[in-house]
Amino acid sequence: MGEMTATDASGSVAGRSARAEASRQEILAAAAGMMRRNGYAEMSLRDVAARVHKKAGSLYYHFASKEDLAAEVMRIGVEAVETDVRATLARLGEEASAEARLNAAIEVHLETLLKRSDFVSSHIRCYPFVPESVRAELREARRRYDRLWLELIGDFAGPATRAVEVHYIRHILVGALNQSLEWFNPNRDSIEDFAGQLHRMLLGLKGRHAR
Amino acid sequence: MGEMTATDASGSVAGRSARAEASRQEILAAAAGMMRRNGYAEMSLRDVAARVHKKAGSLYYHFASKEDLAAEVMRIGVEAVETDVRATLARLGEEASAEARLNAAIEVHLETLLKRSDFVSSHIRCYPFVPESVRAELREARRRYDRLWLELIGDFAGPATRAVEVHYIRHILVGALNQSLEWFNPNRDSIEDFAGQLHRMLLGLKGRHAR
DNA sequence: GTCTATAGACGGATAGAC
DNA sequence: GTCTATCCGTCTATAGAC
Repeated sequence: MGEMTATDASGSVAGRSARAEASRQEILAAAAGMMRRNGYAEMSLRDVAARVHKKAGSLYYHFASKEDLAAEVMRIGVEAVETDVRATLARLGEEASAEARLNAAIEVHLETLLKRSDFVSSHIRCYPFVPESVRAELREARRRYDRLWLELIGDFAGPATRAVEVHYIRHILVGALNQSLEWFNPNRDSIEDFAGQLHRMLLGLKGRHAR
Repeated sequence: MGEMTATDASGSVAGRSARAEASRQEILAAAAGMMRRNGYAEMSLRDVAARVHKKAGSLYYHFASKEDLAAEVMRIGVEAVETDVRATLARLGEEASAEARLNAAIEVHLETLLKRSDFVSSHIRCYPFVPESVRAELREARRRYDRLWLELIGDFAGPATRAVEVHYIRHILVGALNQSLEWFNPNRDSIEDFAGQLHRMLLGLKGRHAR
C-alpha cells in the first residue's frame, strides 16, 4: 500500500495506485477509439484489452462492467468539450461580445470534436444506442453543457428572442456541429470555413423584425 | 409456378409469388423498426423473425444475409424520402420560387423522417455503423439525394454563391434536419416551428454583401 | 494487477424435413 | 415458404491461480 497517496502527481483518486491509474487511462483511451470507430455494441472488451496488451478479464479489475467503462468514456467526453469551451470563453474575458463568444465556442467545439478527442466523438456517436442505464448516468453532464449553449445563444440573439426560439436554434446549431463527425474530411474541409458559414447563418437572426 | 406473374397487383417483382412478397415486406418493416430503435448491431434476426411470427432460419429464404436485409431497408429509406420530396416539388410546379421549393423540401424531409418512415430513420441512424459493404451499396442512392439538396440550395442562394459555400450549407442544413431524430419530441416540438427557424437562418444568407 | 480457463447466453448461418 | 436442429463463433462476466 506504500504507493497509495491521497492525491499523487498525476491527479489520480485516493486509494488507487499510480500503476493502476495508468492502466485505467490506457484502457479508457483504447475504448474511446473503438467506440468512435465501431460503436458501442461492436466495441468488445477482448479487442480493447488486446489494444493495451492485456486480456479481457483484466479489465474487470478497473471497471465493473462494459456499461461502466462506456459511461466513463462518454462522461470524460462531455466534460472535456465543456472544459475546453469554458476555458476559451474565460480567455476571451468579460468584455467580449456575445457574437465573439458564440463564434469562439463553435470553433472550439469543432476542434475538440473533430481533431482532439476520441472521447467527445465516441460520446456523440454512441449516445443514441447505449443502454438506458448509461444514458441516465450522462444526463446531468449533458444538461450542463446544453445550458451553456442556451446561454451563449440567448445572449447573442438578444432579450427579445423567445425561449422556444433559442431552444430550436440550439438544436439546429449543435446538431449541425455534431453531424460534422459524419462528413467532415480534413483533407477537403476546413473548420474555419465551416464555422464561418454557420456564423453567417446565425447573423441572419439579428437585426430583423419580428414575424 | 401458377402464382408467378410478370407484375402482380401488389407490384411485386417477376418471379416472386405474392405470398413471398408479402412476407418480405413484413420482414423489412420489422427490421426497419428494430434498426431505428436499437441500431444495426443489436438488430438480431431472431428478434426480427419473432416479430413477424417466424423463425430466424426462415428469413434466409428472402434475404441472403443480415447485411443484405439491412441494405435493403436502408435503400428503401433513402429512396422513400427522395420520392416524397420530389413529389412535393412536382406539386409545387415550375413557377414556385426557389425559397418556396427549399422550404417545402425541408418540411417534407422532416415529416418523412420523424413521422412517416422507420426506413428513413433507420437509414440515418445506422449508416455510420453499418459494414462497409452495405455503405457501398447505398452510396449511389445517397449521392442522388445529396445532389437534389445541392440544387435546391444553389437555386436559393443564387448564382453568386460559390460551390464550396453551397457544400457547407447543405451539410449544415441536412445535418440539422437529421439530428432532429435524436431530440425531436412530438409532445413538445413542432415541425412547423423548427422548419420556420431554419427558414429564418437561411434567409440570412440572402441580400448580404460578400465578405 | 494480470493471467488462464470457462461458464452461460446469444449471434449469424446452413441443412434437410415437411 | 417455413420449420427444427445444429454448427460454430463471439460476447460479457466470473473464479481462482500467480
